[in-house]
Amino acid sequence: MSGEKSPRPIMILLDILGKRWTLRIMWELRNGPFTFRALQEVCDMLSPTTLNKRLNDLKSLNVVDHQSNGYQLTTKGLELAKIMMGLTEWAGKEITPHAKS
Amino acid sequence: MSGEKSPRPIMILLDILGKRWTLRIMWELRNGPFTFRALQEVCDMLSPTTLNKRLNDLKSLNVVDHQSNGYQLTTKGLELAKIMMGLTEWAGKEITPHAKS
DNA sequence: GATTTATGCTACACTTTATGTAGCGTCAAG
DNA sequence: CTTGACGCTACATAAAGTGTAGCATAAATC
Repeated sequence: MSGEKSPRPIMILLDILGKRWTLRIMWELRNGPFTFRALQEVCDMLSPTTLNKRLNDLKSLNVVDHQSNGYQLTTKGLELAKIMMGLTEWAGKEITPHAKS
Repeated sequence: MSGEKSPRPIMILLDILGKRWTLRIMWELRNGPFTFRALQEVCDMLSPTTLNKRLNDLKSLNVVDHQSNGYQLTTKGLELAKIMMGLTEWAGKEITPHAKS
C-alpha cells in the first residue's frame, strides 16, 4: 500500500495549515503587523505556547516574518492570504451562522 | 470564547477547516466519492474516530454528503475545493520540500 | 441459511497536543 | 530603579487524536 509517499508540497502545506489556529493566525495577519501579544488578543487569547509554535511553523514556510514592527506576512504570505480571502467570500455566501461542531 | 463578536461565517469556517485532517480530507475528496475506509487509506490511515468527527463537521457545513456511492463533495463543497486548489498551486511554486514543524 | 466480505461506524485505553497561568529576561521610558 | 511592554518559556491540567478491537448491517458467495 505504501507505494508512493513523496512529500508533495501540498501535503506540507496542508499539514501546517491544518494545525489548530494556523488558518486563523494567517487570516488575522492580513491586517498589517501585530506584536506577539496583540496577535494573541485578536486570536481570542490563544496560549503563548501555541502561538509561538504556529509562528515558527509559518516562519519555516516563509510566509511570516518578525521585524521591529512585529509579525507580518511576507510577500509569499500575502499571496497565500489572498487565496484564503476566497474562503471568506465563500463563507459569506454559503454559511448561515447558527451552530458549530 | 465568551460572547464578544457575532460568530462571523469566516470564523465558523476557519474553526472547522482549522481542525486537524479537515483540509486534507477535503483535498482528497476532490477525486470523486470514497467509502469511509477508502478515505481512511488515502488520508494516511487516520483513525476512524477522527475521520467520523471530521465528516460530521463537513456534513454540518453541507460541503460533504454520504450516499450509496460513498462520501463526496456537494456543490458547495466543490466550490470550496476549487478555492483550495489555489493552495495547491501556491504550494507547488513556493514550497521546497524540506521544512517541517 | 450459513459464511464471507465489505460497509460505517463505536469503545476504550493510550499518547500527543493545546490550554491557562505564572513568570523570566530584555529593553526603553519615566 | 521602578514600571511597563515585549517575546517568549515552564509546567501542570485538560482536551484532542491514535490504534486496535470489534459490533451491527447488508450484499455476495457457497
